[in-house]
Amino acid sequence: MIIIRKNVKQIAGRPVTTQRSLLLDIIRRANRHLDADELYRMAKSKAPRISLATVYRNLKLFKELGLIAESNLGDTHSHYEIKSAAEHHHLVCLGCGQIIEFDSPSIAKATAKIQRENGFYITSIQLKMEGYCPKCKQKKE
Amino acid sequence: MIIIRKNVKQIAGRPVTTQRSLLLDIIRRANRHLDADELYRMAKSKAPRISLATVYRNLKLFKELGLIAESNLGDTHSHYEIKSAAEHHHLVCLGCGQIIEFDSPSIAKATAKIQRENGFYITSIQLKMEGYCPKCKQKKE
DNA sequence: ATGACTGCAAACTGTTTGCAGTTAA
DNA sequence: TTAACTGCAAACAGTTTGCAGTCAT
Repeated sequence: MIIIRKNVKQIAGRPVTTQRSLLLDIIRRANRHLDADELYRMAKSKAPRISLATVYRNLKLFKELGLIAESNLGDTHSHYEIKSAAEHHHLVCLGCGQIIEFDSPSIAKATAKIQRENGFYITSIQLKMEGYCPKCKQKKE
Repeated sequence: MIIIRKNVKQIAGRPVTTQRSLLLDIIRRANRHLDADELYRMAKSKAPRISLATVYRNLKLFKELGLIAESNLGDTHSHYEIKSAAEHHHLVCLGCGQIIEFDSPSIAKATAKIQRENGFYITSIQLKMEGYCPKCKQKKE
């Protein structure tokens, strides 16, 4: 697979180190939620000397820069994914662990209303619904 | 303050130990989110020999029994509160840290719709919105 | 009597930090 | 050149676990 990294001279004004662009690249390509350790192992296969501390430091940076979103999908540790334009939410199946992402105009409307009513300036919305997907629901019955 | 604990012979079929009922009592009376350490310290003032492990073990039990709800309000550790009939959500102010709870019929409608559309059987909904409350918003301007 | 509980201390996991050396701009 | 980065190892916070003893039923 060819890695295209032309014209990337900076990451939001920060120096582009090989580790940094590698990490962001992996997250971009993953197209799913990664946790710090997954990301670390994936990065390590390309850059064996990279450290877990660097992974955490860059995740923190990416988050501050608004490039990625953090979510607590399991309850033990965080997951990260590229922030796309569309705000979306998560359905977590307690049976098989699959995570379904979805976007919902009705949620967007509802949250906008809450924002107005409370005078809050909202910067992020995290909606997680837990339950059982159709397959696992059936298994339980 | 008089602690009423008559007629409580069991907690969902589990033996009622002094620690257990004390802990549940504190959570019930708190009427707000407690973290494990707060709960531990509050319990310790009544039962000095109680251990943090017991707090965690019982929080886990209460959660399994559906008596309390866990949420990740800060990002470092969990908070717990009594599960009331009404599902409610959280607005977290990133400025002053205050947490506003709210209930929203429009959210309830939206999530019910998602449930139908996805064939999911939903057991819990956690909505967290982060941002700035009116006061902190003003300070930032 | 006995299974479920408790306190204690030690282990474990996920994350952060201090430091000395390295690198992008 | 120099501020920002990196790897490493050690520290840290929150939580869990093994064990021997205690308690509710």
